[in-house]
Amino acid sequence: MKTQQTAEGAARSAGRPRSEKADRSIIEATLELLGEGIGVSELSIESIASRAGVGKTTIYRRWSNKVDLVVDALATLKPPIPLPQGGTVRDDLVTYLRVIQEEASHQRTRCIMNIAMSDSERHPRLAERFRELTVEPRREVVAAVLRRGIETGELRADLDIDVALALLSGAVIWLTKWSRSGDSDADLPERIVDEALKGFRPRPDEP
Amino acid sequence: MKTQQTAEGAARSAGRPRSEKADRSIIEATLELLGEGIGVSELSIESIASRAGVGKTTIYRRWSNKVDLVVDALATLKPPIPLPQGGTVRDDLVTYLRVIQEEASHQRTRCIMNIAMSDSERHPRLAERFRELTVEPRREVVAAVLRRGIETGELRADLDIDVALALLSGAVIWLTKWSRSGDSDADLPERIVDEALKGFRPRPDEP
Amino acid sequence: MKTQQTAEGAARSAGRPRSEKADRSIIEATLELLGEGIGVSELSIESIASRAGVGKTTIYRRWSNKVDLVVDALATLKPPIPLPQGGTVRDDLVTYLRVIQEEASHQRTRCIMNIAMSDSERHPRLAERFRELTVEPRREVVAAVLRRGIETGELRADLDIDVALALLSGAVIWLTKWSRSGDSDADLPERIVDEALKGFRPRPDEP
Amino acid sequence: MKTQQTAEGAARSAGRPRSEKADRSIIEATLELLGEGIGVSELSIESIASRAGVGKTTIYRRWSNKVDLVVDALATLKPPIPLPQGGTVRDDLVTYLRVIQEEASHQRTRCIMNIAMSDSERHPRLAERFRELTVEPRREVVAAVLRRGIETGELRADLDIDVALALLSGAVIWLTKWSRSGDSDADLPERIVDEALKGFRPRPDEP
DNA sequence: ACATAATCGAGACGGTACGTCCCGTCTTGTT
DNA sequence: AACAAGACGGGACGTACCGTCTCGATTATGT
Repeated sequence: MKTQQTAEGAARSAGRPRSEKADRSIIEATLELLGEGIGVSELSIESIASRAGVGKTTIYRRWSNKVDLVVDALATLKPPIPLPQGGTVRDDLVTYLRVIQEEASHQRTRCIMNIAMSDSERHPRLAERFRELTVEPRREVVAAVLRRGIETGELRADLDIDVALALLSGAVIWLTKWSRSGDSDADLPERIVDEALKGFRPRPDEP
Repeated sequence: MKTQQTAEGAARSAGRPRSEKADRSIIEATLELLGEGIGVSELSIESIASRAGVGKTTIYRRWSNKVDLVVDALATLKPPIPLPQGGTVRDDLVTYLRVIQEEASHQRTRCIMNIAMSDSERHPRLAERFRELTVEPRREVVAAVLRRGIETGELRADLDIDVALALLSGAVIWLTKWSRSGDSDADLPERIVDEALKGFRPRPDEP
Repeated sequence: MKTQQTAEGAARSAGRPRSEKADRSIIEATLELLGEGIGVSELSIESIASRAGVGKTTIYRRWSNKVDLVVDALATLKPPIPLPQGGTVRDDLVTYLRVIQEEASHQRTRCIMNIAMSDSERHPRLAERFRELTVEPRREVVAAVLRRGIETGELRADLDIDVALALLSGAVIWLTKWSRSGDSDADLPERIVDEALKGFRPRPDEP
Repeated sequence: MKTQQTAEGAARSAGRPRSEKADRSIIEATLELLGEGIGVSELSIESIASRAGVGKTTIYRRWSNKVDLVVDALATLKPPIPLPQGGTVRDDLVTYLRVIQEEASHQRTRCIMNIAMSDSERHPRLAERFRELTVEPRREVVAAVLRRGIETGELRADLDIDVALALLSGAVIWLTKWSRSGDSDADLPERIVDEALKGFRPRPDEP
């Protein structure tokens, strides 16, 4: 994603090579600032340079614009294992939602989530990257759980996996963001999964 | 929300009263700019003043703060009838989701939704206002539909209304934002409602 | 000089008459501010209004611009007895220069002199007024002294009165403003008058 | 006089050095504007920046203060050789006064003279600088002429040089500013010098 | 070893927007 | 009417960053 990066395999050109230390400290400074709640718009190159102990030129030489830098910075974040599984479909889903919920309670993660959510409309590449790095891997994990559930007969054979996924993931985001009371969050994953599994309509066999 | 606004019922203060025309043109200019995809951070008071044909002072006299202005501007937006109802629970929910989906396809609405979503973490008052003006009214409408469904026996008696609501609303947002393909959006409301109503698990009576 | 003043002799028009108290307090506030060293450019109508306890409108209704007001304000200043005479020409001139010198040592007079000197190029009407009110009367006094000196034979019959006047008055201003040392100012009037009377060239009869 | 100027002999500070071209164009723009009759108070930093094709920052980086800038700008003005001499005392003085008179007829010089005269009370540093750059050098020239006159016997041995100087210089300023008629200016230098040399009193040997 | 050359930190450059102050005009209700 | 109060559109203030551009100093490589 570095727009002006020297080609990897090319013969090392003459002159002083770029400092990897600078690379790292720039990325780290960027993540720190984002993690402190500073949005992409408020994030200034000058503040990054100052925090990283680096000249502005050193940043602009590597990234032609701020969003590119943010994209690269987010890319270095390893999705911190959102995928434990192996039990019943219900247990796997609850575990998964609990991971998401737990992430959202961390300052840094929440800020970065927020950036991904918020600045994505105005910076399509950011959205694309975020989808690629975070959304898709997680979607795949849950989709696998759901597919396994269908195979084992735990779930309906004609379940619309995309929609099921949206119901689960959307609900977490929605409740995290707009829940009326912050209190009953403890068993939220269970409640969501149970409602989703059962459906809204009464079942004749469950009085 | 105007920070320096004269109390409503108080005796008219001395001097020339503030121009309501200026009020309106400032709000309108703000909404126009937001509707053109300019984010809260990029939104400059000077551009608002210029577009509204107004001095900067006239804005600062009313709002001490850009966010306050945006909050007031959003407050003037009437939620454009999100509440059709009367048929079966399924029909009402589908209609409701369709309204939301339709809104999201309009440039202006989408920009403003985006602002509400994105800048809310950094500007709590914005979030609060958005919840109050948009989220809560809609939540109430859907909650009413669900309660009626429970009464008529269309829905389970022990349905967790908050969670049900989150499942439905969250799914729409999620799919609008992260859907892999933009193509199959046409029958999205039906698919979501049906999956939610049926639940993920197979029903013995529906082979 | 009041540009929008109602004609003196005209039938008193209807409505509330202009407050003479306001007139006075505006003029007084103006002179106070000028006397405090505020120049015409720095002098703001707002500060005058505030100091006079008057609305800005009340000032603009009387004077269409700031210079007009200053002109009128200066016009109310009576030249404080610049004309003592009766003795020898030398004594009269020394007395006169001493008055000028004494004036220049007063804060308020010096500020106003300064205004007259400084802003006159940029505001011709101010210069004109100052000449009319201050320069000409004084010139006339000194000219009278000089003419009397010629008559009595104390001065040369072919003395160029304009130039003589310029030499005397100019010297005072020059020395007040640019004198290298502020110390020997006590007998300045005598020194100036004596040099001017004697001329620079040696006299055969005064060895 | 530049408030934040790097010490001359000091080691070159880090970073890009200040542009001398910017220095020059700022000074030149300032002088142009002053020469067009704009006073120090009316002179806006923004207009200087715009005319000089320079950012406001570039001005503020060099001068913390408008007056400091004007002082430096005036300092670049070389007094355009006011000192021709060699003939009789009378000829030298007439020539000198003629130079001053001629200067006063030029738009730019008159404006700048005016600034020096007018804003000097309010801006002491401006007065000081003007005295140092313009008044003193000229005073010295005339003083030299007078001293030579005393040596050659053309002038009285006990002539008060300071006062003589004030009489001559003051008279020019006075007449330039307050002369009743602008017509008879042509032989003004001669008239002033002759009156000053002869003195006001009649000489027994000149009937 | 040493010239070549790309990089480094630093900071000046022309700009844009900030939020404040005051301009001279205008619009209220009161006198 | 004239008054005080004060809002109006506008323009300049001095500051903070923007993204670009020079500087002298540093650090590799290819003779």
